[in-house]
This record gives sequence, C-alpha cells and structure tokens, in this order.
Amino acid sequence: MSDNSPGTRNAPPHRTAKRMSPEERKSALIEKATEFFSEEGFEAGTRELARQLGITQPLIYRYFASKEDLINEVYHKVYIDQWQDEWVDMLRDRSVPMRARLKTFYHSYTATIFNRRWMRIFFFAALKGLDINQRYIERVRRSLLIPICEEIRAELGRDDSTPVTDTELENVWLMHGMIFYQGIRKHVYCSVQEIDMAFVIDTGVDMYVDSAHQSGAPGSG
Amino acid sequence: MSDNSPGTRNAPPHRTAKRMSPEERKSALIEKATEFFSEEGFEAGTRELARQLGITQPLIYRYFASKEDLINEVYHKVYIDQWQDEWVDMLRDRSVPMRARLKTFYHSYTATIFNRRWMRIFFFAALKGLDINQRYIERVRRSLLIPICEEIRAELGRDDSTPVTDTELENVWLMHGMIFYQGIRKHVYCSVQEIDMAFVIDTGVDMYVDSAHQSGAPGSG
DNA sequence: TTATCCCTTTATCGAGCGATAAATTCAAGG
DNA sequence: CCTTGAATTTATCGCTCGATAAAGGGATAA
Repeated sequence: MSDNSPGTRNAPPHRTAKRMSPEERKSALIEKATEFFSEEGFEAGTRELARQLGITQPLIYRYFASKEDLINEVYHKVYIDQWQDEWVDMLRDRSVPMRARLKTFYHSYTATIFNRRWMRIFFFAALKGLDINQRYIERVRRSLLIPICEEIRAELGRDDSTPVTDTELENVWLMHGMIFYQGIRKHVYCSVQEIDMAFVIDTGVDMYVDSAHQSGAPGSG
Repeated sequence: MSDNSPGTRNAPPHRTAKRMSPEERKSALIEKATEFFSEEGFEAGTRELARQLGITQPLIYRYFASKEDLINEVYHKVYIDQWQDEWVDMLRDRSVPMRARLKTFYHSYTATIFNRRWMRIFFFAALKGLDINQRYIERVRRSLLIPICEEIRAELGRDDSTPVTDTELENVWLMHGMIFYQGIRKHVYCSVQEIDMAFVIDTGVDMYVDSAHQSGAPGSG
C-alpha cells in the first residue's frame, strides 16, 4: 500500500482545514500554541504545532510574522491577560483582617497560576532569562509582596512612613515560596496528584502572620 | 579580506586543540557540557559546545556515542555524584536535637545544590519529565523527608510503629519548599543577588519544628 | 453561473542539526 | 631518522528547522 496521498501518514483525517475567519484562526493558534509550547518547550517545531491544529505549517506565517512573534503572544496571554488587578484590592481591603485577606488572595492567585500551562511556561521562560519573566517577578514583588508588607505594618500599628525593608520583604518571600513550591511539585515535578491548597495556604499565611506579630511587635512581650 | 582559513571567524585563537589523554578529554567534555547545557538548555548544539572547548564537533563523538549519552553523563554527575550519604546520617544522629540536626543538614544540602548549574539542570530535566529527575525527587522523599518525619516523631516520643502519614510528609514538604524556593529565586529567576541562607534555614526549620511540637504533641497542652 | 477575494496548501529554499568516514597530525618508540 | 598508533580535523550525509513564493480552492456577491 503506497503512502503518497497526503494526510495518511500520521496527520488528522481531513485533507483541508476548516476555513476560519482571521480572528478565529489567530486565537485558535495562540490557544493551541500555549498548550503545545507549555508541554514541549519553545524549541519545539512549528510543523508539529500545525499538525495538532489540523493545518499546514506555512499557514502559521500568515498570522504571525515569525515563530518568535507567536511565542510573544503566548507570553502575553499567560503573563498579562491573566493578571487580576483585584488581587491588590483584596490585599488592601482593611475591612478584613490581614490573615483572612492573605488567604483570600492566595486562593485567588493560585487558582490562576496553579495549572500545568502557566507553571511550565513560567519556568521555560525563566530558564531562558527572558525580560518578560523578570518583569513579571518584579510585578509580583512591587504589586503584591510590598503591599503585603505595608498592610502587615498597618495592622500591627507600626510606623508606615519608612520604606519596606529587605528583611520584611524576605519574610514575605518565604511565605510566598512555601506556597508556590507546592505548585511546582504538582505541575513541574508532577510528583504529586493533588494538593490540599487550603492546608498549604493556611499554614503558609499563619506562619507569616504569626512571625510578623512576634518579631518586635510593640507590647507583645 | 577573505575568510577561508579555518579558525578566523569566531573560533578560539588556536588552530588545533591541545592533545589530551582520553580520560582528560572525556572529563573536560563532561565538565564543560554541564556548564554549557545548564546555561543554554539541552537543545543547544554540539558545535557550539565544541567551540567553547576549543575542539571540533566530531571529536565529541569519539568519546560519546551520541549527544544523549553525553547528556546522561551530565545528569549522572549532577544527580548521583553529588549526593552525600552523610545527609541521612546527620538527620539520624539522635545525639543532636532535631532542630539543630535539620539546620546542619540544610546548610550542607543547600551548599551542594544552591548553585546555578545544579538548579538550572534540575529544572531543564524536570520540564522534560525525565525519569532520572523523577527518581531524584523520589530519593529526596524517601531518603531525606521520610527520615525527618520519623526523627521528629521519635524526638516527640510518639508512636513510631505506624508508617509516616501523608499529612506528616506534607508538613516537611512545606519547610523544604520554603527553603528550596529561595534557591530558585537566586539561580533560576536571577531576581536576587545574595540570599541569607542562615536566616532562611533558621526560619524554615523553626517553623516546621514548632508546628510539629504544637500539633497534638502528648502532654503539650 | 461566474467572478472575485482571501484562506489554505504545495513546493521549496538556506541554514543548522546530529552523526559518520576518511584524511591528517602529533607524539612516542624503535 | 623513520614508523606506528591514536587524537584530531576535514568533508560530508540526511534530516529538520523557520520562512517564503506561488498555486489551489471554497465562500460570497453579482
């Protein structure tokens, strides 16, 4: 049996892709590229990506000037589009005790980033040393962790006129790392099936808040 | 000016590599490959690796049957050769209080793995889902974290006839993650210059030991 | 029905990859 | 000196990659 006819080797069963509007096709491409590159890494080939979309490889280049352009749109979708400005609002909401605020925030934050695609793209990008990754981490520091430091100070009634110190920030990074690492275990190591997020967040936040209260809180000793 | 003569484009200044004994050459190759692949990822080309060694690319294949073989030796050097059996001895040494044991252990452990090469190779391998990586994590669990659980039980005078529970293990993973994450920040994110390891380890270990003491220790309340 | 538009495919290019075979060159032993 | 053997280089193969140009073909409007 000869194998000259196209589409019989290991390709999808249809010979020609369904016609789509440019907007549909482009968003389908970005969606699939996110899944594909998060599994295979950004060195993976455009031909295999096209095959999984049921299209031919040159069609990708009608919608993206280069592979790098496509990847940049994937980054944008992961890093920028999924960021929620509500996170900082939660953290700043002084009608709620800091302990509860932190737990609410981390439940929302991990609901967004604790999934296979986000976690793996994050580490693929980190290992490449990409600027967009550095900027994301800086955004976490500036827009989430520093506010946490400031709010903890406020709740403890401490001086809020001086800038947050490195030590205060490092304490928050410890809590953050403890929580974040459990996502790595599940989605990068794949060494655990399910994580008890409530337990992880409760433990991490309680540890942080308790330690903040103990370390030189006025009138605590 | 023509560029036909070899070695004038962007190669090292010498035309021919210094002759080495097979043992010297092979170990030099593995050493440089570890550095090279930890920076560029395992998709990086053998020609660039050879260039950095001041040799030509086919010479690599006199010492390794394939690129994959070379990479496996890199893994072996990182994962197996640097493992220290003394780690479990430290953790089992009941002449020392558990808190101090854990701090000694983590200082030794992080001294080995908190460096750019180890951390990056670990994550490159993790993202590839390699079996050797899974086995390393399993080794950490079985040979380090489970012993920690058992030793904590012993120090608290609890029943040591039942196997370590998932909950006990998850508590250790929280401490472990808190410490490990700070290595990620430095060597994968490259978002921090220096880490106060004594502070990180003290905080992580104290948090874990304190929480173990509090959670239903007989005679503690 | 036919013409037009544009989404999609076919064909192909040049570069880089891992790997092999054959030629070369250096160093040691006679 | 010359010979010999092994370390190293040169040349090259087949394949895959990202990317481009040109041909094909399906939907829509006249």
